[in-house]
Amino acid sequence: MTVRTRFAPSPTGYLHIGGVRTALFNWLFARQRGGQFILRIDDTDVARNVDEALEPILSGLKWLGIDWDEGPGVGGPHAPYFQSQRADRHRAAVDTLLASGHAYRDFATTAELDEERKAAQAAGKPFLYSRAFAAFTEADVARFTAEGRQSVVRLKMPRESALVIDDAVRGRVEFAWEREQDHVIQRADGSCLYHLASVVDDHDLEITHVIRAEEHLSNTPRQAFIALSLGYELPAYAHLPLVAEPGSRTKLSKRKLAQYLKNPDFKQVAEHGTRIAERIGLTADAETFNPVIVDFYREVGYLPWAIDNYLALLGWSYDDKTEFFSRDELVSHFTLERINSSPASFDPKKLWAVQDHYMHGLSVDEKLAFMLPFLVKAKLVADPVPPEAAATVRRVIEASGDRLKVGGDILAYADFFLVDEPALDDAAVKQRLAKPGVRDLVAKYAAALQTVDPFEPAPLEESLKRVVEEAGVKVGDLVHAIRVAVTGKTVGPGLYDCLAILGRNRSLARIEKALPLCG
RNA sequence: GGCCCUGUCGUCUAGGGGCCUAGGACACUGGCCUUUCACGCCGGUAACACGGGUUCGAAUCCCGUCAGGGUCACCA
Repeated sequence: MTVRTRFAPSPTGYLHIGGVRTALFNWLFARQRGGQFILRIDDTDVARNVDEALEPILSGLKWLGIDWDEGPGVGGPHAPYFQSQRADRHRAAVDTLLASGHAYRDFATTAELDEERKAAQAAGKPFLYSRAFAAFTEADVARFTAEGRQSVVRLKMPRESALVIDDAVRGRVEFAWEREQDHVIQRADGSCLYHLASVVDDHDLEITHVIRAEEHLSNTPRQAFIALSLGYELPAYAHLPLVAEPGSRTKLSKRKLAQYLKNPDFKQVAEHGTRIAERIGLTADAETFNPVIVDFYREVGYLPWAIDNYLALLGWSYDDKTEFFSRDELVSHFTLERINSSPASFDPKKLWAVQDHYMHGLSVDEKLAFMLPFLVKAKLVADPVPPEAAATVRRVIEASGDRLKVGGDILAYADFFLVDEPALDDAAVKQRLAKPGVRDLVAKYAAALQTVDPFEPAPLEESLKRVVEEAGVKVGDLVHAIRVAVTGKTVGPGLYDCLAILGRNRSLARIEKALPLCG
């Protein structure tokens, strides 16, 4: 049997980090088993702007390398892959259920239902609909209709015995049927509800394994009932542990951003990203740009595989040591059996560390290709990129080493090479330049710089050390001052690299300009 | 509240009766390296929720308690 899994997002306008984890696990399992991964859009009820709301989801998945065998953009033998376009299949299923007595038309009003619910609550009993307004015969229908009532279709759930499922993650789970409500599957206007649609679509698309988040575990009985009543074979279920808030076990949600920002790690990652976004002219609205949403990472310059690798470890592990996997390794190692069953909280710092690891592995040329677009977006280099600019950036990347953690970091490390007059950080000036004796020292090194040849790191270091020695001060005293004079900041690549990249003339010009600020 | 799920360092996890004085990673932290920052290297702090069983032996099995979470829509 060919394994077929699916990810069925609804077009909400953004791709949630928890959703990606679910998509990834479905994808990994399908790939591992040589099966198919299907993308279906559950757009029931979201009528407007589907295209617009879908785009971030599709592009996000593509960016992460989660490719689908059937679905939007690629089509497939079971088209359409939009739930809203399969409404006739859903209605047909409802009719079948009605005909077989597994569902009934219900004419109760909301008020009447509420009353029953309240009564049950008052009596301290779990609510179970009395079916007082259920129409089981044509006569019932005629009578209720005559009263001016409208009907919905409800499931006629069993009221004895139990459903047992063998969940791939949780093992045996049992649900007493009598605890299940007679859920509505079709509205008065004839449109169908999610659970019905989902079960019918999964069957039509020949989905063999339903891998989804734990929040759906309690929905399983009603879905199983629909499937069984329709004569379908039940898919295998795997309910993944929830992706929880940082440092908590509560489900991660986009809505509670303000709260997450109180977490120092989360805040740090969010602010770092926002800084980059601002420089590339992105409107960093927290609603659409934050560490819970995948686009955040793409814009800031994370590597897609770093996200995948990190997310794979959220609820799954291979052994007691291995943390980094190539794409092929992950695919071949992935099994449902090794999925954990307890919630896993999202740790942006750990993601950061994984990102650091993969960035580390990139060659200078790969980094250059990856980072140049950020400089273009920030208008620090022209488009198309002039060869000299690319050469400069290449040297900056080389000199920056492991300091560049995400693509957008190039902005902070390359800007002072690319602008004519870098802004001088006030605090840096105060700390490193405005001290007594600095001016004299800096002037001496400037003089030495006139004759350093070649103007490369090693000779530059030699001459600086000579100046320092003659003056009888510490190396740091001069280095820090020159760094601020030349770059405007206290942090950056090695100073001698900075000077060499800048060249003699620009270095001297900047030092001269900074001289009046020295103490 | 009913039903269901879950409980190992702050976090992700390994472990599934003796290999556990509980291992790895992130974070934190001490030190080294060093012109800043980062990297790297060496070290440290830190966990089996609790209580009963079963057993020669329990983090591992059973029961209970407690705690956390999910879900209970004419949302998906």
